[in-house]
Amino acid sequence: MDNQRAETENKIIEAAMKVFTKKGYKGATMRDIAAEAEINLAMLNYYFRSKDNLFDIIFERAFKQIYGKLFEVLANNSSIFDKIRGLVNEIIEILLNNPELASLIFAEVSINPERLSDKFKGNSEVEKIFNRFQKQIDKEVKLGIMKPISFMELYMNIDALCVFPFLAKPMFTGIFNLSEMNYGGLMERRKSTIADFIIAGLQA
Amino acid sequence: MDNQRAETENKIIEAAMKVFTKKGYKGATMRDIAAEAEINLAMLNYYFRSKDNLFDIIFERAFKQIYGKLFEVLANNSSIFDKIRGLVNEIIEILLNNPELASLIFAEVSINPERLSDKFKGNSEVEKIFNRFQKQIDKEVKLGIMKPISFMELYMNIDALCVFPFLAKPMFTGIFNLSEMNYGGLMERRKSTIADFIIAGLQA
DNA sequence: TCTTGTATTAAACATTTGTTTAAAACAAAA
DNA sequence: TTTTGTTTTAAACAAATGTTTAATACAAGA
Repeated sequence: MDNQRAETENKIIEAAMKVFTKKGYKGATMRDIAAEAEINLAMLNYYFRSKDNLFDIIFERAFKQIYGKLFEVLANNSSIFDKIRGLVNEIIEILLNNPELASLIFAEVSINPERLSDKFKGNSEVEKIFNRFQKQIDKEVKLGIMKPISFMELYMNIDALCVFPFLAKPMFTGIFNLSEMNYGGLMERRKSTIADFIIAGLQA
Repeated sequence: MDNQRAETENKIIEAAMKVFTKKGYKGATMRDIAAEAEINLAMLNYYFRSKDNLFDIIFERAFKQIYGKLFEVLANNSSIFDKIRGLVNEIIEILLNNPELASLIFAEVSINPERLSDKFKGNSEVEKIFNRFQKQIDKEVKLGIMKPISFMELYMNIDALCVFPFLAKPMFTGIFNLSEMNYGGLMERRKSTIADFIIAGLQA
């Protein structure tokens, strides 16, 4: 059946996701992945041609998972402050369910930047969404509701406050000796504190 | 001379720093480092015993470079808001001079968390500094000068806003197609905007 | 100059790793 | 049952990589 094929593919994808996020691209071996998937080594190349190709697919998935929802929020019709709340909520929610996603993307992008920038270059859809948001900001600035800021910097700040704690989890749990559980709760609470914090900083 | 020995050591350290930050621990090879240092491969083991040991030394250096100055700022006698400005300034200044430092530490810590947490565990000096800062916060909260916040979350926010843009540089330059030069200028400006932003968010 | 300890080199070694191969197992169609 | 195409397996291969070795060059002290 074709069902069988899909099932094996999934097993491999899941295993690869696990191993790549844990060890990085270079650190992960095809044998690690095969073992994790409980599958013969040669099957990996049979199903996915090469390690690089397999990683590309994993990366693409992670990427879509994160950015898909974000673009939705950015594109809808609510107020800026609501969009900020929406972005913060989505980012943290996604990362709470998939804490390794951030590391996977960052570790790889810092070594191989093209892997990501290719996904944005020449994407006019994205550009349109950004411009629209910037105009929305400018309007509220003129109305005296918020301080002036570029969309880029605002987005940078949101991303920083939401994503960084996940990237830095090993650091912070080490420095402040928190347990795994506490960290989840902390991030859950931060959904609102971060949004409040940003909005407070923006209020004119 | 002993001078000669130190010189070779330095050549190796510099080369290792360069290669490790660029390719990560696993991605960097001893042959890469030897080539970068323009030195025979076997010299690396002769001088530094093993790849792992060499990395440890590089990591230790990077770590001290970042945290040394930060602890200074945290330990001095200025007001909270001044300390925040001080921290932001120091972090960004260090990373502007050494943009790869952040990636080096984060990439490695996420794969090998013990490497970092070992440096904090049982360090009562650090704990003292943290507690002192927390008390300073609590006092200002009681005086109605600032909103209540834990030192940990405040530190997390500062770190996030300062460090994240360096980690995410490949992402942001890709997404918003900025040049290398622009990015430096942006971060230079952020020294004050970040501090203002944080303080605005904290003001009661 | 001879000796002795250190620095440097080219080559080799043992493992690891991504990938391929050739044979076997399996399933479905004829 | 035989055939045909697909999936799975164990083994092998070639390249890369951390480390060691054994020989040589070098510098300083006797």
